Amino acid sequence: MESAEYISLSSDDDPLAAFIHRRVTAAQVQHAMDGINNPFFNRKLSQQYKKILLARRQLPVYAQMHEFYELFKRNQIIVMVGETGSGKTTQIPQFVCFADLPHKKGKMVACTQPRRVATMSVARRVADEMDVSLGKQVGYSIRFEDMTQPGTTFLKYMTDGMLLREAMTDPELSRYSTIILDEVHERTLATDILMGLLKNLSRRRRDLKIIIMSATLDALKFQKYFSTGEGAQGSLAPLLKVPGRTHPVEVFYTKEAELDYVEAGLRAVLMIHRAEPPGDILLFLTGEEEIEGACKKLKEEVDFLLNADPRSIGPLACIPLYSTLSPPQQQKIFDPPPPPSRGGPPGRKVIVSTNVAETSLTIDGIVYVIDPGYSKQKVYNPRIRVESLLVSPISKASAQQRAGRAGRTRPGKCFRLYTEDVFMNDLEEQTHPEVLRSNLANTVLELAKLGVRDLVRFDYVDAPAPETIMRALELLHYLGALDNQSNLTPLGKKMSQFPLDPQMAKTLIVSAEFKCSEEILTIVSMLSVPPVWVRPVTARGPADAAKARLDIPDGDHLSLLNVYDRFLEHIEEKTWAWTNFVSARSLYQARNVRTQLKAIMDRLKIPLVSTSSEHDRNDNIRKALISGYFMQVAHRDKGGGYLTMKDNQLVALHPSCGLDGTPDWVIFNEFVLTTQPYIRTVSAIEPEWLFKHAPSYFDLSTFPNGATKNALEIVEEQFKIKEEAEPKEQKKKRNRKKPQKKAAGDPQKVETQD
DNA sequence: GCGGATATC
Repeated sequence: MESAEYISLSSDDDPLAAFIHRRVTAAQVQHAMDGINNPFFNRKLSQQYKKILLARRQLPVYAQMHEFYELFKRNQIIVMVGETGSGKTTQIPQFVCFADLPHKKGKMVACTQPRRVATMSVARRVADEMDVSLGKQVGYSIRFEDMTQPGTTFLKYMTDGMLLREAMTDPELSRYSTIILDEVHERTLATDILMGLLKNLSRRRRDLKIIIMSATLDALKFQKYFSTGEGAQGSLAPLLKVPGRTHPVEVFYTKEAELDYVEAGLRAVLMIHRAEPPGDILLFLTGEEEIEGACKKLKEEVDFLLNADPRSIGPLACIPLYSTLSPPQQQKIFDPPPPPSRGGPPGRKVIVSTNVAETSLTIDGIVYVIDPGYSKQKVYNPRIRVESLLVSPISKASAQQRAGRAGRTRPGKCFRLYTEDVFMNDLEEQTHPEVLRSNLANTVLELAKLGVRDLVRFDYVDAPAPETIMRALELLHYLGALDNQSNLTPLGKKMSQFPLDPQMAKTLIVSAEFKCSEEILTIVSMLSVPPVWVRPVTARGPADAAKARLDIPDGDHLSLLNVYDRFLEHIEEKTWAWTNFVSARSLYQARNVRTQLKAIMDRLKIPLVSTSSEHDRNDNIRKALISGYFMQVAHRDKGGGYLTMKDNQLVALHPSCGLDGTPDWVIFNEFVLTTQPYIRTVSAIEPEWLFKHAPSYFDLSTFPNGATKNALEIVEEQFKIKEEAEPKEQKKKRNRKKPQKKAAGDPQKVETQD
């Protein structure tokens, strides 16, 4: 690239001079690609470009360039299906650039991806293919990293969440001439919401073209969703279908159902290792603990067999893979398989992985896939307002995706540990979209900011349960983000600026009034990153001891603040995080988030304040938390457990909780349902604070009768007496000083059915 | 006794 010489082009030399906006032909484009000069950039094309172009020509999507341009010319919205290896993600956006000529029109072409890593790597690849440097004509935009140059970048890869955020400031998405949504079959929350917005926007912006790209064959659903006219057959959005290019994978089923899928998976690994030709194995399990346990068992089994007879079996490297592993640990999946023991059978590598290996990470060299048919999936129960992770059967689409992992480099085999009958008749076609499995409080706030008036009747691809939306609206009303007409309040507008859950956003916004915005900013940042506490299977004792040293007795929120501050104190010491069993990666990430949130606070003129007394500080923090998390309070039950407010659900403190003893009243960040109902990240509170800082929620006439209500009634009585005793003058003064405080802490009520 | 995966101005 360095040796490429600059040339001066007169308009006659512009390879795209004869191109008519959105009227180009495949022949014209082919010709421009084959030229001497870069069609988009005043420079000669490099040798590397030509070499890559030869490879690009082999991609299945290339053979359909003509068909693509015909469809693109005639339609505003196109649905495209292309399996792995079709080249759609890298080629289609380039095709669009030749038609849209965004560099001449002052527009951009956007292509969204569900994941950051994929966004970066595909942008890099396409920059190479177009013979430009990344971040110039071709760039990407992900959180914390904007690799674009305004005025120069005309092809932008971005995460779906990023485009959704952009839509909040520019609902017309006016910078874009074409928007391509990729990997739509994954049905992430952001993709689903974007589909709704774009469908709507397509009616207002007739010049905006939209391409929906999906890997699986559920295209008809999207064709129907984006159909023009009123549901007549002829009005379906047109479909472009591109074949994939992978190697064949032979699929095997069990004859009978397996009782223990972990055990069956391990047997399958050993069976392959003994009987099948060389090639790596990928075994899908559901979680960290299961995976570590399986790896341990597998090693023991192989060691046992090798001890008995070293010639009976080759060495087997067992590598665990899940997202919370550090990058160097994840790198191990790319190590070569172990060499054969002296004169014995060849060695083999087996990767035991969660779903990361199904979508996010591709591992070359896998020849055998073992699919027990399960994964952990998020489930939301709006009735009890709990998101939980449940081991559930995967969908057919998922099973096919898993099988495909065996055929990336050569023909492979997939062993499904369930019967063909189960596959055909029991498995769902597609995994349920995230929008049906999530708490939508955040999404509803975003939609309100986007100007969607009727959230229940929003045109979802799949509409969530009305109760889920009601729960979200209820929370937002209580928080004061929405008024009685479900309009965004000024507070709600501020909240929507933060990339945070509504409770957290509210806490952060009001924290300045509690003189602890410095601290809440840190706590909120820590709650926005993966867990900081590291607890390796081999060092649980030392890890727990280290955590105990960092814990603050009053609550886990304060402990998070403490860890962050101690980390910054020792940031020069490279081993501090390691010796204290905390994740440096999470802490750096928290620092990043903190910087970003601080910038938003500055913009909203929310001051960063603190107080010098540690006692006051710890109280202030927990009072501020109540103004956001008043619905997440629990009271200690006679049996030793806790009962949640209003719902009266029996929960236990999560084992990771660092509270000193079992305080009567606690506030918690999350309710999780794993082996039993737990509350996690818990702090002790004084019950009078509830009446003081969330008075409208703690209107006891709305509480169901029971032990919790009785306990609250006693507290309320004492609170009233105390309030009465406070001199009237002083009270007035306080109210006058902070008039906004009441508005923030005393939200609107909403009609709900409990 | 203890976390699937992903994302965010």
